[in-house]
Amino acid sequence: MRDLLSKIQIQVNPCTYLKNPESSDLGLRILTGSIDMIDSLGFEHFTFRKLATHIGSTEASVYRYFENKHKLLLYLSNWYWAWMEYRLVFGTINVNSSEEQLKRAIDLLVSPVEEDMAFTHINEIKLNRIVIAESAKAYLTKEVDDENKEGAFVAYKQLVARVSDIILQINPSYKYSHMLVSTVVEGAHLQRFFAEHLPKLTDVVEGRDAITDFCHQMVFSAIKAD
Amino acid sequence: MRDLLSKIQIQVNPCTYLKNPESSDLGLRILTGSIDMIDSLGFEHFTFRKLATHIGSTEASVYRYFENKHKLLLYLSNWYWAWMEYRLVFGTINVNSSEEQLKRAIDLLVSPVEEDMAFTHINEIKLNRIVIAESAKAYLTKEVDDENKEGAFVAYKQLVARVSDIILQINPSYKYSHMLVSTVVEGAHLQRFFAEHLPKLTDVVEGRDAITDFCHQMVFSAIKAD
DNA sequence: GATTTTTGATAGTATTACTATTATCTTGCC
DNA sequence: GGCAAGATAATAGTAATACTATCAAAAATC
Repeated sequence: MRDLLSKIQIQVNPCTYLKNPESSDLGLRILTGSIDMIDSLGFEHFTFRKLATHIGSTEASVYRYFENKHKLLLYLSNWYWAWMEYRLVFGTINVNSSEEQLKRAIDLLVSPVEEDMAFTHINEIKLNRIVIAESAKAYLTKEVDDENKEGAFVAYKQLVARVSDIILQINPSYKYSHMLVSTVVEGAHLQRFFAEHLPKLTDVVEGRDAITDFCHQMVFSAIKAD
Repeated sequence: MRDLLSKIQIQVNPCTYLKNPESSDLGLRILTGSIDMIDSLGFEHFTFRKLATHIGSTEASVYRYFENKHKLLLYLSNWYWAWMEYRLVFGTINVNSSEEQLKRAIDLLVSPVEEDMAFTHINEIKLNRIVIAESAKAYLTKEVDDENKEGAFVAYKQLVARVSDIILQINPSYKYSHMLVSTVVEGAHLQRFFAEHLPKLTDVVEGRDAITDFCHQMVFSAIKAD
């Protein structure tokens, strides 16, 4: 199993990079290093110069892989969503009931991430924090339409479509399946950020993970009420 | 009535500015001009130099009102949330049933904004677009904890608390009232952005406003299911 | 062993994000 | 009408950022 899985590579849309970072040692160091630094410095304070120094290379070399730091962020988000979809497929395979599939899908999408040993150059825990705190900046721009045309957000859209399909199997007449999924996914991220930095905007509850519980409840009550 | 309302001023937390922009002609031009330019250029491409040229002033003069463009964004978000709270108070006054109060609150928070003639220097329609596309960048930073301590987000927290209270009057045992409100408010913004730029992540429905409808349904089903 | 590709070293430009200084202009006040 | 205080404009300057260009060294490929 370990050997089989280690051959799986997450495919990221080429429109996000100039040269595939998975194709060389320097590329992999750029990925590992940028995840470390964006997580610790925040996207605004992260620069290619700092990254280059950190990984013992030069600014010009980093620019050969990514046009700019925004494209690098797009790459990382894309990787994350493609990884999530891969986990979703594995996590719902052989599960008969659509309700159970949806339960597992929500858990996967909103629960805290654990490290996945299959991808040594990506720290999934840090990447999850980056997605929570920075990934909205990847689409909240004036360039979003052009980048969308190039396919920069397909991984995300595909994942939302997949979960949306499960919802429609449970309740074919529910009109807002895509809205519900994207709201829950982004909402869960936001609540994790609020829980840590703006707790007045969320609810701290003892016991099992409140955010996951809230998301389950919200989704199932919404699709049943209809 | 018109005269009465025209005397009302939205109070913005002083931690966001160096000098109150409502206190001078130049300050008001900075507000009007920055709303125009952030809306049209996007926050990333907006600079104090461009703003100064646009309003016929100088960079140094703008810096006397705001420490940097990030603080200006905080000011604008703050103004928006304080304005929303003021509208919420007026919109739910003399409404007896809590259900009806909640209905009106949700409508106010998630429906498209119309211009409010009481504040001539603020274009509420543009400001709403800015809040949708840029306001998340005001808190998704490494400085959020420091700024929160200074009170940069009180207006938002207060509004969420107010709506949360209405929910608790309807169902006192609902555990996630703050989560639900902040998820719905931010979720609605996100869906408006998606509807325009990433429609695959949302659901386009004919007839009445789908996003408002979705939010109503989600909130009422969530608090009743409990 | 020659060739092609990749990387490193170095340098340079335009823009951004400020800060400082001084002159001018406005306003309130006597 | 004139004077003082404060606000604004004009100008200049610095440090950091976001790149681009060039060329040599190193590594991989054939």
